Amino acid sequence: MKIEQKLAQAIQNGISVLYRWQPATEQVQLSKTRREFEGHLTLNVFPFLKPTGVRNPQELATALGNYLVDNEPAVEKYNVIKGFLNLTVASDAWLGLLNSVHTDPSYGTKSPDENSPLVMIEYSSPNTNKPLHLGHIRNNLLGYALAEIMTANGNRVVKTNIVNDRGIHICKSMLAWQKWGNGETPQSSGKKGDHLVGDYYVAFDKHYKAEIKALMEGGLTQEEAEASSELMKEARAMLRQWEAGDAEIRALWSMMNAWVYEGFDETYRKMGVGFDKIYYESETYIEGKAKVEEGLAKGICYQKEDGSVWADLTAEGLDHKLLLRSDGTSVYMTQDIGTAKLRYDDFPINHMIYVVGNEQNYHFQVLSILLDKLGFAWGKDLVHFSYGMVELPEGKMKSREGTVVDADDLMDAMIETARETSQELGKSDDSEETAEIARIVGLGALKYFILKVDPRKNMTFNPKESIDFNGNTGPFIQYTYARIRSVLRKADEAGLSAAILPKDVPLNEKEISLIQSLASYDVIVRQAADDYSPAIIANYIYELVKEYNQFYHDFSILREENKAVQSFRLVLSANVAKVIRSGMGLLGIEVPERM
RNA sequence: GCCCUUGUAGUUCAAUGGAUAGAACGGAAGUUUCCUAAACUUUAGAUUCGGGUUCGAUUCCCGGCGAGGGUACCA
Repeated sequence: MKIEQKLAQAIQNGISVLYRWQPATEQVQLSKTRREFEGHLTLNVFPFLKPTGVRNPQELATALGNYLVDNEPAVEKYNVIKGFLNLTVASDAWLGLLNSVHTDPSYGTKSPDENSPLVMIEYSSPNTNKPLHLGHIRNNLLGYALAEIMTANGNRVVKTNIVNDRGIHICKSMLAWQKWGNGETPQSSGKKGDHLVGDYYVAFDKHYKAEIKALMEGGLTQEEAEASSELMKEARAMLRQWEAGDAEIRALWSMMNAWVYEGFDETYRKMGVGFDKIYYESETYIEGKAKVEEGLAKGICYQKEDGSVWADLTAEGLDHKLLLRSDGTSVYMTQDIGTAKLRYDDFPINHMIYVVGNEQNYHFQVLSILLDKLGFAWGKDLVHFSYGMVELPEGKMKSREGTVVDADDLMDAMIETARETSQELGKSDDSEETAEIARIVGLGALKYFILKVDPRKNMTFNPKESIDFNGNTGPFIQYTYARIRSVLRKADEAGLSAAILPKDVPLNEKEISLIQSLASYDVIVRQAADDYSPAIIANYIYELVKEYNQFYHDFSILREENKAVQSFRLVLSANVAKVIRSGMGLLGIEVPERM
């Protein structure tokens, strides 16, 4: 049993014996004692004052402290400051705690089995008309980390992606390529497929803007100009041809999308994310239409005179929501309903999590209600993992204004910076290992930078100030890991074991504090899942590492003469490394053996 | 207009209603005959404003101000 639990029980008993009233488990607030006070665990006794009728918190804390010292062997001594009871826990209790961490190779994580709940996580969800950018990076990293965290908590996870591969925006790229492409391909130009297609999307916009400007100079209002744009008319015509299944247009569509997918795959591979099942909107939107028709028949939706189909959500405090346009074509919501149906057919889903930006909060509120009405068991409880936007110092990224931060460029730049940093420190050579370390460290810096922030909050990224490699960063953590591994290698060479934990070792406060931190990893992993927050793990690992670095600086391991202390420190270090590796793994961040 | 989110050092981020609001970067000053100095130590510096609830509020409630997002035929 963990020390906290044991103490909490003893505290409950103590209060009950002393005051004939027993607090509930959740009323026992035990926390790590702050650095400036003596002790390891602190109990806040304020909540007990009213129920016990004791006026003076110090009096209650002192009485309870005495009781614990007399009745709970793990409590060595105590002190009271204001309403806080600081408890000092005996060394052998700490050693026992470290041993329970040490003897569990997969400490902190649970393995799912065939009876575990099935959780589907949708993330990434790109459009096929442009390459992935910084916003997608946050989405991908959060989605992947969340999948790892859910798995570590004993869920069966299916990672999924819905690719928006059809629609007017795709037609814009296709039209531009047809008009101005001269048959350019990724092979002929050497461009990555998604970037090539993205360039034509930008080209469309450029020509379109020029056309509008010319029309407005000719005396039209902006609205009139947009309505009479030939380019836009052609794009719309292309979309109709696509929907009608025109062979030539479909072939062009397939070809260009294939280029994009090849590019995406490369980006995903570099980022280290992946999917178990990919859905395409071109395959799901038809299902959505069918489902809406079904809803129409059941009276869940209604049709207006112009033929458009709506859902009345005023009873839920929302508005009326469009589900099919007057021309019968589907909208975003329709497609998401269709995708939900296919997924439900494919998997026995218990929980569905959508990793989508917070600008779509309203959409998912509506989707949840609609899916529920349409009879999806998990519709009501679907989770919209709503994360904040990544903003640049000058505001939101706008792809049309060229202020996007490209995902491939950013990853490459990070890896390059890692290589340069390593060179400046005189650590790099031309070996493959050096290149691999640069990759791990560069991506680690990027991933940690994004994941350490509370996902719900908007965050700022300044491309001019490159991401740090010192301080609260991925490389800081990776470096500590590499240093521990180096010590363990040397210990191994010297014939020292990091496997056996000795008994009766005197412990210093830094060591106790480290054990205490290690022991809370399993709680952190659970909390990260409950709160849907990889940031909780990131911040935990950082604190652990900071503490370890202080220990490493203040005490010797290999040079320690007391053999029992030396073995203990090796075991402690090995377990810190184990937890770093595990925690970083949950964030999708690799750790190097040396750097 | 209406709805949602948000406001913490110069900057980027922390803080289950609990002790003197923590870090990092940047600023100032230090630590290497010693297991990897991508480290460690010291130092200056912050809760948008006004009320309320509470023994106790960055946290919960009300109001003002600021920022972002959404708002029925874009996704």
